[in-house]
Amino acid sequence: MNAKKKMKLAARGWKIGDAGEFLQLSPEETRYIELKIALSGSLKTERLKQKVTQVELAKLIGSSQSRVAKMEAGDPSVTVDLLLKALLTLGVTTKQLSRIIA
Amino acid sequence: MNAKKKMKLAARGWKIGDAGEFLQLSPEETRYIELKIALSGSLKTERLKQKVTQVELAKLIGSSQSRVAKMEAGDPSVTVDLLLKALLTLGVTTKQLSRIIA
DNA sequence: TGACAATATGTCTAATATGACATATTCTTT
DNA sequence: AAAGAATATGTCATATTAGACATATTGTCA
Repeated sequence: MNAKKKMKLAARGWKIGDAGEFLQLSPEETRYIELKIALSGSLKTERLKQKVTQVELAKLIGSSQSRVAKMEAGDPSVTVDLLLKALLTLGVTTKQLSRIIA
Repeated sequence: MNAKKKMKLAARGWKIGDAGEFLQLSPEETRYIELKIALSGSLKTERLKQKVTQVELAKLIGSSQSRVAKMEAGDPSVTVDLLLKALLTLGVTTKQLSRIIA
């Protein structure tokens, strides 16, 4: 099983602590996935907080609804870069980002 | 001028504060580039701190010396994902990452 | 200075991420 | 329960990024 599939599983409600063990992730892989999940979770939280639909957010960042859905689902095909761009577009500050990651 | 070229310039010693104005970056673009530059700078700092060569780091992360050089140079072809993976491989903690970003 | 190590730059092509679209599923409201 | 809005999932072609290689440049030290 590769890192992507692991990410996919991890994103779907596995608790990372447990999953990391079960999926035999290396420490770096685990931290990287945790980080991505934290970012995608924050994206959804922030979007809902601002009462924006996925379609609207998609337009804001020049993307599509389906991709926004994937971002929030922690889909392996989504990069941290894209998550960051979306969060920044929603007005999240770097200070907030640092709290999300920590 | 696109965001990539801007990144390239910004990475080469332009002070972002000034460059952001001069290059007409949007606030999100500016923050995103700042973030990338912070990460690549930290990568170089951390690598040197650990007395590791680019060739050695490349081997550690399964990449090549030239790509490591580009990472540290803030080359636009380098993603945040890759920078994060390299930093995590060097043992940088998420807590440290959050300080880098803040 | 010369030789060698380290780093930088430019360019390939293979792998991966992207937006887009179609369609399925879930959520809300009546 | 039905209708419509919102979100999720699967797939594709195009664009972007990846490692790799060659080569140039810079740094170090005898």
